[in-house]
Amino acid sequence: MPEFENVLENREFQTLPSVSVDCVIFGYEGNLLKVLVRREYVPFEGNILIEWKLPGNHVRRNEQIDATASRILKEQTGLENIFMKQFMVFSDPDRLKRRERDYEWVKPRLQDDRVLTVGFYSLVNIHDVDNSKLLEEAKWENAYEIRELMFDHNDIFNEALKKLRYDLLHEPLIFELLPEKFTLTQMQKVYEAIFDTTYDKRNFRRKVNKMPYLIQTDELQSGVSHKPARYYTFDREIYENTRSERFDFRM
Amino acid sequence: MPEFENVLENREFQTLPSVSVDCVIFGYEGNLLKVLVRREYVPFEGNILIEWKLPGNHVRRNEQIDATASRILKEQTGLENIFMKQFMVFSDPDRLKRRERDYEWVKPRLQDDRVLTVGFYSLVNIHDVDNSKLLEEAKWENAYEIRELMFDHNDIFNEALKKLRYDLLHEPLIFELLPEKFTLTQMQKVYEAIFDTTYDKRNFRRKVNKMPYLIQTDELQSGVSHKPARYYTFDREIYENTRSERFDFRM
DNA sequence: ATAAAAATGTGTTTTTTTTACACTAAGTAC
DNA sequence: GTACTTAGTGTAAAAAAAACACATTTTTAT
Repeated sequence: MPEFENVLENREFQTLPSVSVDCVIFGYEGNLLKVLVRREYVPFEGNILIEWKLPGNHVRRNEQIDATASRILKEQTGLENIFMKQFMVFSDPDRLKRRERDYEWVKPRLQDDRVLTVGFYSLVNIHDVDNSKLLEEAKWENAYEIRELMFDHNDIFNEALKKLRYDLLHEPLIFELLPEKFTLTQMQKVYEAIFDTTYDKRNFRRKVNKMPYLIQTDELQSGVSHKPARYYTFDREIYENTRSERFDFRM
Repeated sequence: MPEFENVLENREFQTLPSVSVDCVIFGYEGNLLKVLVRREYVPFEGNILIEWKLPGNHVRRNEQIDATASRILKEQTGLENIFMKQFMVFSDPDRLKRRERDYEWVKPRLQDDRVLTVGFYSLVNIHDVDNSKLLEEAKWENAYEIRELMFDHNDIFNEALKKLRYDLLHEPLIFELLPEKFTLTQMQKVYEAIFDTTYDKRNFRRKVNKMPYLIQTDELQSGVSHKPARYYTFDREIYENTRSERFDFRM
């Protein structure tokens, strides 16, 4: 039962009293958008209730907030150096108000001195996850069929998704979920998963071909039992230099 | 010289060590979009430098983040119950990196233990502002002719403007800057100010008339020395009920 | 060798949306 | 009653988005 750990005496592991981080870890696998949730065992009236929540933790003293988020991601998935982004800050008093009747029994624990939560989202290609490193208590859940989570974690997820979609229209985040070399069909599938829709292949290609930083390579797929697709890459340098031209890729 | 205040001993006024709020307060007046900036007196090598920045402050212990933003707005303008929205979170270490050469002399003060800034924007009809309550150090600046601000505050402003424009296309924020009853021309002027452009009157009207929650009243302007315009109102209830139909009023 | 299967890659037509454009109406001031 | 000022309205042209189908290239099975 992590999350109930006592504050360690080693100063290194002391937490900032007031700040915690919750992570919405988006995963992509099999053309589906997923989110990582984890089991929580909650003692209540002599029983142990099983609840689900977003992974989160306290910020440790002398730890950068981003480092907390990275630490959580690594604990949950084993992954490092993954794109993560702060998307919102929540005051806990507010959040408790929203659902306090449901969770009166946890209130005392939450209210002690924790007053702030920073929400992060991250983008993970589930193929990169070594499943043996995935925590026993963690589970990938289909992003559009999420069970009810503790507290206001469903709201937090929805905010994260909104922000992810916004950012995707303004920054080249899509490439965080694609391998170094990718086909346009792979790219399309990722967009479709995140926006929960489908696109016409020809119209999609017409649109993304306007991105000057999307580079066609000479390489073709191999080992596939059909016509091999061409590989493309993302050229970050071109992106940085054409930034001012302001592509808003409304999908 | 506020902002240099020592932490008061009264617990109520203690600040959270690590969190501050910066506010981009958009104002609308005379068909122009403005932003509130404030003077800052910075001691440097025995002199006092005058710099300009966005209003901001620390989050106090036991204060919700939104309350901090509201407090800043009230301090600066005297206004309460104004729409405010969180639009961004940033880590200070990151921000310092961006401009540390410019501000090496402030670094020690900033670096102590402040690690997080939350950006809010708000929308204020300047006619509602009692100018006597506006702080001496505050100034409405034309949004498209902003002077250079301290640190990365120009970047923050640009992010706020981008988010404001985006939100305006997805939510009925426009009505925050309009009186209870308004004419379509008034409405058009607000859009024009925020998007820094002009629209054709007929095309504009065709577009906004698609909003089912924009209600024509029987009332006409009076006391104007020309053909009186019709008043319209915003029906929030209709908006809530037709929300699912997803109007994206791209202007 | 040939046929079947599977996904790639490409252009045109239709529909929808956006833009451009100009005059009459209603009131006030003189 | 004439001049001034802003309100209010429709249509045509251009641009953008959406809908749509088939030939190509590779592997696999026979």
